[in-house]
Amino acid sequence: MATIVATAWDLARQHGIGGLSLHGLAREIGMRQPSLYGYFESKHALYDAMFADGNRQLLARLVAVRLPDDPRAAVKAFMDAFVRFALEDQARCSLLFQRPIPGFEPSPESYALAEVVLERAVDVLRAAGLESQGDIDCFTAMIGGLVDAQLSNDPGGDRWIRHLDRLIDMHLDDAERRSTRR
Amino acid sequence: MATIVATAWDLARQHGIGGLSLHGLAREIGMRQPSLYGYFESKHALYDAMFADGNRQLLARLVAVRLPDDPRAAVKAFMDAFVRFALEDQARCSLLFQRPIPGFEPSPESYALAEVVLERAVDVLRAAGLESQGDIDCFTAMIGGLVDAQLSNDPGGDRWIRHLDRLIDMHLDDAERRSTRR
DNA sequence: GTCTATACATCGATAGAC
DNA sequence: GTCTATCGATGTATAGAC
Repeated sequence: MATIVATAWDLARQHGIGGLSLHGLAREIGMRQPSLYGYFESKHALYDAMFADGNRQLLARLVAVRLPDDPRAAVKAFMDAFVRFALEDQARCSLLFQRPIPGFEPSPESYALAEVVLERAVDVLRAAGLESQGDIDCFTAMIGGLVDAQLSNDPGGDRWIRHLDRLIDMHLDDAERRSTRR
Repeated sequence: MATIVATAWDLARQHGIGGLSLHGLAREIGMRQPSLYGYFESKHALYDAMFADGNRQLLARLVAVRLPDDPRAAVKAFMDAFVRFALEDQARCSLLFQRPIPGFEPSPESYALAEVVLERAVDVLRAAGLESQGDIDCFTAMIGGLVDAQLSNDPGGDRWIRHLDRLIDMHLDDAERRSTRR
């Protein structure tokens, strides 16, 4: 079961998350394709298991980060871990953070894991002075844009992602300025 | 020919850019599927025609923008037009600004249109003080992230995109500060 | 649990008549 | 140019034997 999901990630890395096929997956494991239905009642159920698994991987990575006491340094450490995780695996990144499979929506149980991740991020951001929903939306959009540009245009490189700390400072400074102005 | 491409956009809007099929397209036009090969030698050639068409639409929109003399106001006007165009049509947006079709790369002739668009944007940004490649990369990543978050999480709304002007100011202020510091 | 066999659908592409 | 007919591949899913 865990082997199946791990092998599915392997294939998704090779052929893209949308190019994953049950025939290919079964072949890779040494099974016949119908046998997979003993583990997952549909292909979407497999995607759901992968979605949950990916979020568990991410969560494990994030809780392992030692957060500095300084809130701004904590944001940088947290986001560095997040971005590193996102850049590692384009297929995993798209399944977790986009809707690449038409018709697939994660189940409530799996989505709950994604919400835990988001809550942790919001905690760290709030502690650093990003308080309003608008501030947080701007910040998450920037992180997403940076990761997306990096993966799309320079996978494996650092042309975009090297500006991560600079942009974090820019956002936090801006939020500070806006709050003291009131 | 123009009708075919226009109809293809219609279908892409309905079923996603990846869900576009030649059978469905021919049916919609009132043709049989093999007849399309009289116009396009392959499905990729159709995507290429759509890519070129979309960039021509965008270019037409951008040259119609009256740019204020103030460089910062010009950036805002230009980006407002760009973002408005991007948000209008998710399928068009993904074909023009991402790689949603495995194996499809625009032809050099079509890609040249995309480069014209990019050059215009860079001109406007440079005039407003974004000079280094890093400044411009940060800016484009932010715009992309904003559009992406808007389309993915709140299509038709303005939760993310309403911060466009604020983020433009933030970036331009930051670049100004960095350049005067030297 | 895993297998064989198969149903059923969709797809892009080609051959060849008109 | 457009058609009919068809190929060949790929895909998910199910039935039923072992």
